[in-house]
Amino acid sequence: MTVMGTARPAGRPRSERAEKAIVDATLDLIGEGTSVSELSIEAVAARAGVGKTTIYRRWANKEELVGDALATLKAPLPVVEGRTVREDLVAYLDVMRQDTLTLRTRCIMNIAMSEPDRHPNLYERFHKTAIEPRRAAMRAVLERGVATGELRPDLDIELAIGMLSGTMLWYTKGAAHNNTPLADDLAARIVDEALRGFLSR
Amino acid sequence: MTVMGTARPAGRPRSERAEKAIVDATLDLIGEGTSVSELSIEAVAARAGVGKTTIYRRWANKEELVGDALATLKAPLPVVEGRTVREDLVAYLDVMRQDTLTLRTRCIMNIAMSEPDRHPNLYERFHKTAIEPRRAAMRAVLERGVATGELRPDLDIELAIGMLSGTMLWYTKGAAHNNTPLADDLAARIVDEALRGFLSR
DNA sequence: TAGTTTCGCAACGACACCGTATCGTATGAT
DNA sequence: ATCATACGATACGGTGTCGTTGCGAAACTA
Repeated sequence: MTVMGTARPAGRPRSERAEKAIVDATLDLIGEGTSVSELSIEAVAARAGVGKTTIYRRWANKEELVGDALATLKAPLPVVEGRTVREDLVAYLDVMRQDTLTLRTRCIMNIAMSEPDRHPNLYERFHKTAIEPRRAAMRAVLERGVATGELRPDLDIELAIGMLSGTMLWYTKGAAHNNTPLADDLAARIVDEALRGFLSR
Repeated sequence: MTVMGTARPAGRPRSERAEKAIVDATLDLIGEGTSVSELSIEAVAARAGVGKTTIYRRWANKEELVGDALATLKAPLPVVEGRTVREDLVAYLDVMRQDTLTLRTRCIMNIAMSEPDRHPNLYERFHKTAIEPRRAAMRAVLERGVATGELRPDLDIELAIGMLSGTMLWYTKGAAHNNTPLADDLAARIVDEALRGFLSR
């Protein structure tokens, strides 16, 4: 009998250090451009300074490891509620822009873009936790704009989401190619250009 | 001495059949989702019904093979010159949409999107032959629109290109995920939505 | 016919991973 | 002290791909 209801299993407990090292190594490798298909357990173990056994003991397969690793990258998803729709949209799009600057969130992009049907479970899981919330947030802002009359009542909201996100995605891809970072005011310029079509006037 | 100035080298000539089979097999495999990194010469040879030797004799490495294979996919790039800018833009965007329906051109998308910095030469080559012409065509249409007064004189043309292409790209990606084909009128809807911001009045 | 080159095929040694097993050691509870 | 488990390290047999080589047959020139 143990004191706590959660009975600690006998024997040496699993190392938190090792677990974190494994997850970090996984994210590092993916962030460096290794695709999920190419990612090898051996490489993760070597990078993490860990025996392969320690990895196999915790994760049944590669997908679960990557899935858990990505889950640790919780999207902060800023809750902006500015005065105007324009401000909010710029804020969200600018998060998208800044994400491309950090290594960790670039991991997400790599996976999200490259292997949709190869690892469907993985993609599904990632989509639910990363894509959908952001999409919902943007949808809410647009719907609020329609409600307040700031935006056209007949605005195709899903299309609007696609236009804003897609444009930033386009620039993100272009920036990844020719190493020029995205302009600071890019989000504002996209939104402004788009709003001339979205605004009710 | 031979009769012709182009001296045919002695010995058995290289098989056109084999060459075509190799290129086709390469495109097939890539089209089925095999990334360039994963693409193995062995698999290409097997698929093509050809010995590995025959491949190594013609191409020094994988990148050149893939590069030549992609080069055979010459983008038709329809030369539309409709009456209105809207018609032309819809036409170009609709080509983009239809491309996602065919296997072969989906090869291009896969490569273009997934491995920009892993195979820089390959990406560069593809970008020049496939992306830039289309971008230039769309730029020409937009500039013509500005010249005729159909579009705002202060229109940011590069941004406009990004908005139109990016939006279609966004839908393309979404469609690749949940197998729903893109709506027939998608191109028109994107252009119409965008033009409300682009049109001078 | 003789000479040359390519053909498809099979085999080679080398390397990278796979997933598992077996070490001796370390870390905890009882 | 004893027991149970996890640790890192190493090695195993198996598979897949690499790029190369040797082979006999085929294709074409001179």
